[in-house]
Amino acid sequence: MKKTTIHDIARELNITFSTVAKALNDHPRIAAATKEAVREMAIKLNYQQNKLASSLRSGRTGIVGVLVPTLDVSFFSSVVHGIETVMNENGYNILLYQSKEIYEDEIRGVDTFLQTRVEGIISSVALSTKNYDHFIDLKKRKIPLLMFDRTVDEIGVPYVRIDDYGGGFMATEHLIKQGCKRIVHISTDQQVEIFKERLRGYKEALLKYGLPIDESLIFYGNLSIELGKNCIKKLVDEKVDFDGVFAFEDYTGLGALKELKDLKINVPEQVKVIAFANEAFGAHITPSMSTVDQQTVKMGEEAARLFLKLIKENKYYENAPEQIILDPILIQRESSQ
Amino acid sequence: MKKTTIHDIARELNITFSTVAKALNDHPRIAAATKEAVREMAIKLNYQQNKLASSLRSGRTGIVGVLVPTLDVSFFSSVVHGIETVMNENGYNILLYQSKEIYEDEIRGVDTFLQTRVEGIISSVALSTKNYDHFIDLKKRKIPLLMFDRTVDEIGVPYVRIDDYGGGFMATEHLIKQGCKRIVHISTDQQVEIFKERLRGYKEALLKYGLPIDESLIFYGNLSIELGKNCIKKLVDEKVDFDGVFAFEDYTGLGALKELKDLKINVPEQVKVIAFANEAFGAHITPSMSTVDQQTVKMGEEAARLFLKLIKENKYYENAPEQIILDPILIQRESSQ
DNA sequence: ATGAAAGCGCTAACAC
DNA sequence: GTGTTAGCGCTTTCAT
Repeated sequence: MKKTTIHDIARELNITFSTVAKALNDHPRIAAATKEAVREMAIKLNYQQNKLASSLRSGRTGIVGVLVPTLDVSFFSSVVHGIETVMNENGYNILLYQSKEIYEDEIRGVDTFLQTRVEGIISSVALSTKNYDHFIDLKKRKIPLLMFDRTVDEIGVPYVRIDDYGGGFMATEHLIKQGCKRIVHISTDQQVEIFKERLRGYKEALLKYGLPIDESLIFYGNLSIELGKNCIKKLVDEKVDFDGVFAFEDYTGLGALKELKDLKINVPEQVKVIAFANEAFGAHITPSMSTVDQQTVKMGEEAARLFLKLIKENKYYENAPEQIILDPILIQRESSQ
Repeated sequence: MKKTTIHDIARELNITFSTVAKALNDHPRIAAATKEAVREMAIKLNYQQNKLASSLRSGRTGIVGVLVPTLDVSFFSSVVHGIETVMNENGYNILLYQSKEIYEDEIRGVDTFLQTRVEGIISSVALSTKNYDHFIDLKKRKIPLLMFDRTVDEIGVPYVRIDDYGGGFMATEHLIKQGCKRIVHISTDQQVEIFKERLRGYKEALLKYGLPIDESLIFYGNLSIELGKNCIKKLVDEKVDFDGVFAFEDYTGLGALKELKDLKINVPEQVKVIAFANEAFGAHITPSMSTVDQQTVKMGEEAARLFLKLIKENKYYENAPEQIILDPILIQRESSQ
């Protein structure tokens, strides 16, 4: 069963294939009756336009490559959800590639997109990537590239992320306003910009409210529930005085919360806790955990919208790269009130 | 800056483009030296093969369409993660489409895939879909279709899902073994096979252990936290006696848990609760919620592997549709112990 | 071992 | 309002 082409439709109707093509594309100079007949026959013959041929000829594929570390982290899948939704509304389709946080796979993804002739790429960079030539190369080839969340200034392309500094500041300020004087910050030793920014926000908030920056209250480890637990254990073991905890992300905050509960330290009465990310579980645990929301779906939607706006103007790289910084949202729950 | 083609490489090397094409495709009858020269020149000129042209000519795109209700639910994003991982390892790329649970969008997705000439489609059907002609049509066109999780027997294609009946049985049996005699089941009125199967498992378990099937203990509503709350409210309002709750999915189970807590009914002492899906929050709430794990990433990987196996044999629809039924895993937590 | 030539299914400029 | 024609950049068969 060969697939139906415009030639098949043309033969059935005794017209030429080029008339069929124009009719299907709603060309103005084709008679209404012809269009009608062509459309009917197209349906009758189960015609489906061959986008490969159309794209090859026209130079437009209507495909955008989305390159993310993994879909198995709700942050990324939510962003991709937002991207696909907006792109789809605007007639674009998404080719998906996961880098698995591996530099070489990221390069492979970019190459695949190039070969597929995507009209642009939306990406968040892998943690292991230190060299950005594959992204800079896209810019040289004039392929629109837009980054989100894990952005890299050196690449010099438009991007969308949240204000991690502001989020860190906001979280810390919230604890201070709730009366905390000795606030612990649990961070990470991974060299990722966004986590450093949260730390910077923490420090600035302390400064602004005249509280000392006490390095013995700042911890660095690997993102995990265990990290949160261990930090609390250590603080209590060493009889360090503290009345607030700002964890750099939710799982670490959860660990802190669990350990405090195990040690019968009341939250929020004795120690107030806030984290970062607004993962699904935070609203449902006891006590519910305060956090900072990253507007993940909106980040994807905004990324798609900015991308569409810029390619429509047809001068993607001609102006200084536009950047959207989304506001983090303070989510106040039981753990900090 | 026009893109480099095999003609450009041919011109530089004073050979014909057809030799270049063969060299790049590692054709056996091309001299090693020629291949080497062609490859060098390809790199020098930043050549990237145009897959549109290649696909148009060869009839192979190397693209598989993945059609899911949404990526904003961890179940689906995990499965897609598994699918992409295995497909990528085997040289295929993923075109992504979200149906948003809307029948019309599902049809649009299938049409898009058809036009893009995907080599097959992996899909989970939208809740609002009642007519499956768009899927059956794929079969008629001999486009490989593989379904996962929300499968429909009427379509008659290979699929991967978990044993929802077994999972429902397992969950109910667990409550019975924990001493429950009057077990509520909260289900849905949506006509989805997997949910009916969980209900069937519930009933069979009751039968096996000599417990009566009491229709006043079975509820039907729309998947939501509210559904769980309302059912508990109603049971208590009407003074119905019950000591166990098996919710058909985690959010409904969470609602039940919350309402029981609000009504000061102790879990698990007075009422034991188990749900289904193993969403991330279940392990971290208080009490932690027992549930049934669906092996989401594995489901995606198995779906991809089965798909690849079947298309390799080149007789996708010639045998009775192969089916893989994964085993559900009972996750015992505080809410049912 | 390389080249010549046809054609995948469409778009788009140009004729009539 | 419809038809003719020339490709888009490849794969693939056949010839040399």
